[in-house]
Amino acid sequence: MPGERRTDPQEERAAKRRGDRRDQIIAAATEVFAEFGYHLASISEIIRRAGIARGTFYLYFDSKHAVFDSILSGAMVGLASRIRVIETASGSEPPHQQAEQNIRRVLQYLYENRPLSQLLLNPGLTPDTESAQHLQAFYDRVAEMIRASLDHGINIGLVRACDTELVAPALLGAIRSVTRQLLKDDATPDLDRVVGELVAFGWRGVMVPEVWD
Amino acid sequence: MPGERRTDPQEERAAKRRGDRRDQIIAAATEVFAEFGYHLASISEIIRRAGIARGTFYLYFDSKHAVFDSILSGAMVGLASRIRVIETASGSEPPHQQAEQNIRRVLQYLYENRPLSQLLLNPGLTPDTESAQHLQAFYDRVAEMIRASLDHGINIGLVRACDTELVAPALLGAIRSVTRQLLKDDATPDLDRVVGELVAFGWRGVMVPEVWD
Amino acid sequence: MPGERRTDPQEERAAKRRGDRRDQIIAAATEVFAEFGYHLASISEIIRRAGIARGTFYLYFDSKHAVFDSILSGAMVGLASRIRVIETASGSEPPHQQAEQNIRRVLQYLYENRPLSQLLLNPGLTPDTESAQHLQAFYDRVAEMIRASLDHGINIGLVRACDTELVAPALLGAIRSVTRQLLKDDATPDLDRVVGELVAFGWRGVMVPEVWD
Amino acid sequence: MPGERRTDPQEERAAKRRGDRRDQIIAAATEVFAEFGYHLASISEIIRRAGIARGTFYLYFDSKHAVFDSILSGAMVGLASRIRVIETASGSEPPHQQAEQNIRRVLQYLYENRPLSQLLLNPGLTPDTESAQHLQAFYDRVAEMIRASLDHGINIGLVRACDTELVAPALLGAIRSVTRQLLKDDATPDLDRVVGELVAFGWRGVMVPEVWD
DNA sequence: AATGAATGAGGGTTCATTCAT
DNA sequence: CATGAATGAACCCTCATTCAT
Repeated sequence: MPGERRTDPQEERAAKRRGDRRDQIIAAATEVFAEFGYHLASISEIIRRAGIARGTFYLYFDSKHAVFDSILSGAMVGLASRIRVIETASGSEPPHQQAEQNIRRVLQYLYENRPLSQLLLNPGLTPDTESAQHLQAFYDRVAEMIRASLDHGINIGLVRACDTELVAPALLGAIRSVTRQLLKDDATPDLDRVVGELVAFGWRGVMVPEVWD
Repeated sequence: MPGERRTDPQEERAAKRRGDRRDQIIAAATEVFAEFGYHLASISEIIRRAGIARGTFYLYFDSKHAVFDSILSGAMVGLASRIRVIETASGSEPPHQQAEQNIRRVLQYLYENRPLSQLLLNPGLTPDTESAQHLQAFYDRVAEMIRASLDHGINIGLVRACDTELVAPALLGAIRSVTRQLLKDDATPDLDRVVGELVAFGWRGVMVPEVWD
Repeated sequence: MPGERRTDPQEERAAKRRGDRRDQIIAAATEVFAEFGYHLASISEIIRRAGIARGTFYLYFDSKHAVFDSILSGAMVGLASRIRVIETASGSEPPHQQAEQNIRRVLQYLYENRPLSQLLLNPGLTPDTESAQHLQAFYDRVAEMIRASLDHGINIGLVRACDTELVAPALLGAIRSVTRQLLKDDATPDLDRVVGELVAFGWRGVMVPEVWD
Repeated sequence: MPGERRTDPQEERAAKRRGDRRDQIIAAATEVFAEFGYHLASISEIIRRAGIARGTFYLYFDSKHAVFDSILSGAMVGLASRIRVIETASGSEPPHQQAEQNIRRVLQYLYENRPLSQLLLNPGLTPDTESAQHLQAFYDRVAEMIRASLDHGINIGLVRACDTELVAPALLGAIRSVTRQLLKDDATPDLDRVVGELVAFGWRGVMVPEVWD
C-alpha cells in the first residue's frame, strides 16, 4: 500500500491472468462449438480442452449460452473492424479496389480464425433460432452496407440500375459461399486469386455495361 | 413395376395407409424441425402435431435422426427434379433462358414448401456436422452442375474465362442468399422479377464482355 | 369398442394404476422428506425407495418441489377433514367434548401417518420460507377457528375473558408440542389419556381444582 | 483464570480483533440463516454481508455447519441464562411470579435478537435432522425443568394432579407458539400484557373463573 | 491474517427410445 | 398396428471447501 502507483502491479497481473483464462476458455469453446455444433458441444468437452475444472468455467461465464454469445460478439467486432465504408469522394481509390480490400481483409481474418469461421459461416451450429437471428442480423447489416454502396453507384452512373435489395444479398451470398467452400480444405488458398475472381464476378454483375475497362 | 403379382386390395389399402402415416409424420416433423431446429425439436412435439402416439412414431422411423434424413432425401429429390442440365445443342433454347427456368422451378418448389425450405437454406437447423455435410454434399452436386455448364460455356465462347471452381459456388451462393432473404417474409414475392434480377446479375458476372445483347 | 359401457374397464384399470404410481411416489417421498428434510432429500433416494426409474418420477410430478406441495396439500385436506367447527346450539354436545373429539381425530390421523406428521409438525423440514408459510397459513387457519370458538365461549359465559388472539395460538401450540413429543417415540400412546390431559390442561390450566364445578 | 501470565498487549489486541471478526461473521450468518434457512443460505451471501473474503471465513470456522452450531450454542447459553429454577422455599416469591419473570426475561432476549429468534423458533430453518435435534434437546431440557417444577407443585398442593410429562411440553409449546406469532410482526408488542396472558392461560386455562380463590 | 481463484462431487431435470399391453 | 408408461444416460449448473499467493 505504500506509494501505490496508478495500477498496483499485483492487481495488474491478476487482471491479466483473468483475461487469459477467459480467452483460454473462449478458444476451447470456439473449437468445440465449431466441431460439434452448439447442442452437441458439452461443457465437459470444453473444460477438458481448456484444462480447467467444471466450476472454473462458471467463474468466467454464466452459462453455456453466455460463452457462445461472447464468441459471437467478439467475432462480429472482429469482422466489422475489417470492413470499411466505401468512399466515392474524388481522390479516393476506385470503389472496386476498396471493395476488394474489404473482402481481402475479411478473408484474412477468417483464415486466421478457422474454427471461429465455421461458426460464422454455418448459422446451423447455433443454439437456437434466436441466436441464429443475432448472426443473421449482422449479415443483414453488412448487406445493408453493400446496398448503400450500390445505390450510390447507381446514382453516379457507375452501377447499372438494378434492384439493390436483391442484388446486395446476392453479392454477400456469393462471397459467403465461396469462403465457406474454401475453408473446408485445410490448405490456405491463394488469397489474391480468390479475391480477384470474386470482385471480377461481382463487378461485372452490377456494373453498367457501357463502361468497360 | 406393373403387374407385380396380384396385390390383395386389402394389403394395397394398408400400404396406402402406411404411406399416409409416414407422410403425416414427415409433414409434422418438417414443421417442427423448421421451427425449432433439430435439437430443440422434440419427439413429443412432433407426435403432438401428427396426432399419433409415441410408439407409433417408432413404428415408421427408427429414430429422430431417421425422420430428418428422410425429409432431407425427399427434398433433394424434389429439388433435383426441378433442375435440368443445360443443353447447348443447336436448336436448344438459349442457355440463359434454360438457367432462368431452372431457377424459377426451384424457387417455385421452395415457395410451395416453406417449412422445408427453412431446413434446406439454413444449414444451422441441422442435427450435427455430419448432417450438415449431407446437405452440403447436395449443394456441391448442384455447384458441380453449374461448373460444368460454365466450363462448356467457356469452350463455346459464351462465357468469359474464369475460375469456374470459384464462380460456380459464387453463383449458387447468390441464389441461396436471395432465396433465404425472400422466404423470411411471409409474402409471396413476384417470382418473375426475382428470377429476372438473379439471372441478370449472374449472367453479366460470367459472360464474355464483347457479346452483349 | 363393441358394447362400450359407461367406463371402459381397460381405461379404468389404467387410471387406477396411474393413481397407484402417484401414491407410491408420494409415500416414498414423504418418508424421505421426513427423514432428511427437503434439501437433503434427493430424487435419487426417493426413486430408490419407490422402486422406479428417474424419468418415471418426472412423469408424475413436474419437480421435486411439486411432490412436496402435493404432500402438503394432501395433508392439509386430511387434517381439515378431521376438524369440525364447534357447535353451541342447544342440543349440541358440550363444547369441550366437541373439542376433545376434534383433537382425537387429528391425533388419530397423525398417528396413522407418522412420516407425514414429521413434515407437518416440523416446519423446518420445508424447502423454503415460502413453503413454510403455506404450512403456517394452515395453522393460522386452525388458530382462527379456535379463536372464533373462544370468542363465542366468552359471549355465552363459558370462557373467561381473555385475549383470544394470544390464547388461540397458545392452545394450538400446546397441542402441537405434545403431539410432536409423542410422535418421537415409536410406541403408540394411549390416545384417550393424551386427549384427556390436553383438554384438561387447556380448560383449566395447571391450577389446583379445590375450586371446581 | 486470573493472573493468566503477562499478556502481551499486542497479542491481546489480536485476540480482541479475532473475537470481533468471529462475532461479525456470526452476526452476518445469523441474519442469512434466519432469512433463507440453512440450506438456501450461501457462504457467498454470508461473507458478502460480513464484508470479508471467502478464505477468511474458513479461518474462523471449519465449515458452514460449524457457524450454525456456534450460533445455536450461543443462543442456548443466552436463553438458559434467562431461565432460573423456580424456588419454593418459604420466603421465595410466589412460583407463578417466578415463572412470569422467567418468561419475561426470555421474551426480552428474543425480542432483542430477532433474526436469532427465527432460528430458535422455526426448527425448519435447520440444516438437518441432527441439528434440529440439537435444538430440540435444548427445548427438552427446558421442558424437563418445567416438569420438575410442576411435580414439586403437585407435591406441595399447588398444582393439580396431572401427567406432567404431557403438561410440561404443552406449556412450553404454548409459550413458543405465542412468541413465534408475535415475532412475525415487526412491531414490539406490550411485553407485560403478553406475559400476563400467558401465565394466566397456563395457570388457569380458559375456563370461567366464577369459582376462584 | 487475509485473499479469491480454483476445485469437483453432487444436485435436479430432460428426452430419445423401448416394450408390455 | 397402435399405444403410452417406463426407462436411464447424459445434460447443465451450484456451492461448500481448499490452497497458492
